Amino acid sequence: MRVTGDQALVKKLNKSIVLDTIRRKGPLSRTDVSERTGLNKATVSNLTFELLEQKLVEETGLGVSSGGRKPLMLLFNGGAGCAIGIELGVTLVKAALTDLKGGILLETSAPLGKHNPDTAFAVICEIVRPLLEAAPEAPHGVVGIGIGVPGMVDESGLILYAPNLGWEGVDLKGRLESEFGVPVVIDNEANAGAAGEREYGAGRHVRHLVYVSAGMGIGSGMIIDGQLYKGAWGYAGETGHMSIESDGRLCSCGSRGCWELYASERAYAYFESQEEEGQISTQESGSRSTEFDKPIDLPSLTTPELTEYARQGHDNTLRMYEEIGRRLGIGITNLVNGFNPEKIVVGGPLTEAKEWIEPAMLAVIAERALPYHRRELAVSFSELGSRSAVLGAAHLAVSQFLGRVRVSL
Amino acid sequence: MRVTGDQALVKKLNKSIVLDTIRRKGPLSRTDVSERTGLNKATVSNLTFELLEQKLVEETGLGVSSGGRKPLMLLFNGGAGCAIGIELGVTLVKAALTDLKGGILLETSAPLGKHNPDTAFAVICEIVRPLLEAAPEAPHGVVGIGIGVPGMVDESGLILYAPNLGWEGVDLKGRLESEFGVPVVIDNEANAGAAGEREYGAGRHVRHLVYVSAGMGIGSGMIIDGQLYKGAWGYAGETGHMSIESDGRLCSCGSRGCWELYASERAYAYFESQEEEGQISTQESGSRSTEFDKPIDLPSLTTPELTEYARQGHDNTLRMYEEIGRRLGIGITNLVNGFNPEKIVVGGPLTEAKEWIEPAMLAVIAERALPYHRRELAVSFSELGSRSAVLGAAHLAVSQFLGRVRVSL
DNA sequence: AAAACTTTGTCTATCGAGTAAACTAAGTCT
DNA sequence: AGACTTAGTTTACTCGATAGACAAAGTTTT
Repeated sequence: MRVTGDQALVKKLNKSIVLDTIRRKGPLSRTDVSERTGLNKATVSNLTFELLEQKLVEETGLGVSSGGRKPLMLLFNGGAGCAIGIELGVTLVKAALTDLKGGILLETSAPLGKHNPDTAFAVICEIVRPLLEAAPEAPHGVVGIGIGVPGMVDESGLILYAPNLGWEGVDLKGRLESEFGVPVVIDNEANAGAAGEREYGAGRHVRHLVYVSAGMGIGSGMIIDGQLYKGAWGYAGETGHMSIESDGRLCSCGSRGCWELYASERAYAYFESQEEEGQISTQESGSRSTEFDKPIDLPSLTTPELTEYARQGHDNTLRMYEEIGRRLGIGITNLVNGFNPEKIVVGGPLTEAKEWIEPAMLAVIAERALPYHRRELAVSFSELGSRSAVLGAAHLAVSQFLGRVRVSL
Repeated sequence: MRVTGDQALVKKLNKSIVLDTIRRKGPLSRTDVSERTGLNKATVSNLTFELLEQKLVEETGLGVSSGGRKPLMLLFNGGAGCAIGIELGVTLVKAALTDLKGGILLETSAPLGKHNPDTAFAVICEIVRPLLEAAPEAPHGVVGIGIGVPGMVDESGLILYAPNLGWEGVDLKGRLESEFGVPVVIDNEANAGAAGEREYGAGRHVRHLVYVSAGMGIGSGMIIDGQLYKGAWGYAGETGHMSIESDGRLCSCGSRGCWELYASERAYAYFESQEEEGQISTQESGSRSTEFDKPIDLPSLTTPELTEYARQGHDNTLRMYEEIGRRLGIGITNLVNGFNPEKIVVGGPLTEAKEWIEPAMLAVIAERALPYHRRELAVSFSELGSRSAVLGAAHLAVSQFLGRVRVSL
């Protein structure tokens, strides 16, 4: 049964429009809101009254006159509630308590030793509890918990498969909800990051955004028309397993030449060892690859150490990051041509090496993306750094709390 | 200024829901519609009354009783108007006159000799005029013209770039509108094909669909949540230029290893000549490609002839189609992993060779797509054959005429 | 065949949303 | 001080959806 229209829907829609307008463009007077939204002044007044009652909006005093009565300015009240955002990493759990505007009130993290669901759940609880207790008194209290996980999440919120944790079919959302008694939103780490950058970071005011999260693998969060695109069953965005080398190296996923083998931290091992196990041997002559077919001696296999070497001008490391940048650019080009986003935001742990990756990446995109696609395309790195996913997860909870109605004609 | 809610919107929304329900599930009684949509019986009656007045719906007589009064069945009246769908090909212009249900009333085509916009426009006019004249008397007459073109179309309907026609910045939509005085909808050929298959073909009732059109190139039409996804500026779907071979053959687009070089009719020339001009030579040893690095003797370079050879069991041709199938599968896998569609529909001229392409294609997808993505994925070939784009274009016109309002919560 | 029941579809009274326009409030400008 | 401007509220009204009563037209039971 589809969503049908009635007066309640109209009100919900308009109220959400008013709140959203104030939230994004505030401070605004009632008249401003009326003009911006096209709603009648009376309607705005009525809805504003309710929003004031709900403490979601506050009057911050008189504004400057433009030749008549001074306007009463309205502002979104970020303090009306709090949200908790969590990023479940493979080795680290990060969390933050935020207000409804994404302002961080408190931040914590804890290492994740064992990967089994029970241990992880315990660690998460231990980290979340103090945040809940630290939450200030607010009209709406803690409105929800958002969590980004390194794996695929289905529509119901079940973690279907998280290879790096070795999880399959874990109902983390349900367990958290019954533990803490607040609504929990769960999503892929890349989707959370995309939401974060779109709301508070490099993607503000962008309608069509692709966030590429590069770390131990690559995942993408795609925002289409301001909304996370999840695909038919919620698994969209597994772009790390886009093959950019049809007969390339064998990936753990069973496919070959997956993007993340060349453009994520997984590439380190590849440069180092360059075992040929996975490669298909050629029946015929003529090679045409620029891949590093001989091992490169890398002084380390972790990003923090490698960036240190890069900073010191270590030649092989620099060459490697250049190649990673090139491969990142190739995959991003594929996304750009297929999706035609307004903006690409690159985030994740690998962006620590931004400095050495960026030039080749941008050059490849400039060279290879289709002219019209790249003409108005913006490519940038994460603005929230390692906080993208945590803030995005918190925002997912806020967003669910505030509710949103959208109409397209 | 955003779409706000008022009673008119509510009515529009509900009316469109009622019409859509009858169109898709009819014949239905008013009570059926009420139950299916959740709308009140009175509301359905009122809206139905208007739809009857507009001749968009008709009462087809009494249905069977289920223990009480016999229901008056309602049916969408496909005859209330006509639409014209056009596919502008590189060598051929196809067109059809359809009713509002996509039923073909008349079909024509004409060869396209010269490619310049004026000639093409003249040919289109010549082909459309008789269709317009043949249109039967109907309450709404010819409600619109839809046209699918082999190139990129921006939001305003301008053909930005059509490489195979050599066009840049052609306002075909505007010219057709002033010539015929009816609304014109223009879109990419792949988008039109996607709309056709989704509405009348292999993608009925599918919400997330990717249509892959393989001919002289590859283009994709992506339907997300029942709606064509056009990206930020309307250029989404240029998946033919997704690189599946990072350092592969140089493409006319400036990139390398583009999918369509390996999996469309453009691949024929490649197998034949295999000039190395475009290839990057390797600095180092070790090749790892299964590509056909030596030329294959092909007896022809056109699909109709090659399929004939294939039918006769011509070895090289069969090997080539198998390789094309494999490469198609690789690209489709990339789309599946990234998009998580419910269904992939493959269409376009190349599907004439379906028989020899399909096995390898399906095998590759089964082998390489991520397990959860492929589990509920359906892959099939076009049901409308060479009519996908024409019918889809006509449907775009119908769809614009009927209007549609969508609400998401 | 009559009575009781069922199902379909319409009618009626009501609610509650947004709107325009009048109005009040509170400024600015000359 | 008076005219003008702008902000925000009040009032009267319109319109669409709804629940529930009702009418219409069947079927089933007695």
